[in-house]
Amino acid sequence: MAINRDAILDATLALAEERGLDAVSMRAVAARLGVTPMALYRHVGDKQGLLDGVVERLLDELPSPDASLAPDERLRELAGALRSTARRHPDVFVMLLRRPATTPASLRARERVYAALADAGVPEDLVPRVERLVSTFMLGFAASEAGGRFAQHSRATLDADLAWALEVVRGALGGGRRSAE
Amino acid sequence: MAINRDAILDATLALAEERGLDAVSMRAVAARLGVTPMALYRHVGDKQGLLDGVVERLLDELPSPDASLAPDERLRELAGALRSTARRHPDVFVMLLRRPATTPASLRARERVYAALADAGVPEDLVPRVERLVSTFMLGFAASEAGGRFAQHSRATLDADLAWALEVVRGALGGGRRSAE
DNA sequence: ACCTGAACACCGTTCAAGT
DNA sequence: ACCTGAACACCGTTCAAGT
Repeated sequence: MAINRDAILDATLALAEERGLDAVSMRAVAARLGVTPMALYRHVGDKQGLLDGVVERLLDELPSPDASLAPDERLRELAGALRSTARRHPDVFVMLLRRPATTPASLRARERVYAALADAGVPEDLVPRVERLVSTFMLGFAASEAGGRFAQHSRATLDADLAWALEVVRGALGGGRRSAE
Repeated sequence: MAINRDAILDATLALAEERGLDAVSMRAVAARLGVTPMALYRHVGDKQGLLDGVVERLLDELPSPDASLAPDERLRELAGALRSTARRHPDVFVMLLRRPATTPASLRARERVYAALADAGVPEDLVPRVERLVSTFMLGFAASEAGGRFAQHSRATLDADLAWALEVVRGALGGGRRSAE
């Protein structure tokens, strides 16, 4: 059987999407690939390594918004992508909150936010802090929505929540801009 | 052996604190109580029920800030309590994002935030929305900090992040107040 | 280099039985 | 009402062996 790390991560994501993260076992992933469980270990280390790889995949599937769009528009696109990723993989998604934001895919995603914030006029020395707070909020929001914490609220309510949050941030940043005029 | 739901949840939390959530199994909890695994089922339903009970416990251990304190102070106290709870139970904590915020303990915690926001002058019809956004941010922040997402940042940096976030919220809300003056 | 077979020490849960 | 014993269908992982 021809297997490699990429094929293993593909199979894992497909399995998680079809039957949930609880159904993801070394044995089930191996069976899906027509291989014995032990064949996976060479490629992903162990089960934790498999899950780390899957989380990294999720981050790498986030879009790279067109640089010609307005900064607000780019942030909204990233936020929307995060929400739909969370909905597709609710259990994998929360793992994002459980590992250092220093992996390659994590850095790539962060750079996009940095660029949008800088273009929006956030002073250079504040960009990392604002990124941490905005990303933390969005991860919490997307995880909550996909995880069912907001189950009793309509999609419209949550969309309005998010729009309000963007206004608050814009207000805080716009304030910084105005002070430079 | 005399066992009941409370004793089971106590044993589970102690086990999670000592050896991590991965060490929490029906069998391990039962062994700690000197009982067979099957004895637990009558009291907690199944493993999911056990975990639900533990999450509820965490929420119920949050403090009830003194109503005589300034609203800001009360929110800071709740935020601090959330952070230390997350640090003590990082894996249990993320489960908060995975279940509806409609359990009794969840409602009790929410009422405290409602009261603080109302006392801070947030218009009544905005209180639920602001609570959702503030709580979502705090859950995401505490989970990230405890889960290691901010591993490369110092405690001082994170404290400053949080203080900045509070300023942003105060700015947005203070704005609402000022417009009524 | 890469995959397999057999084995070890675990899981959650059901079901019938005991007291 | 509450706990037990035995059993079923699973886990992750190691290790020696095969090609």
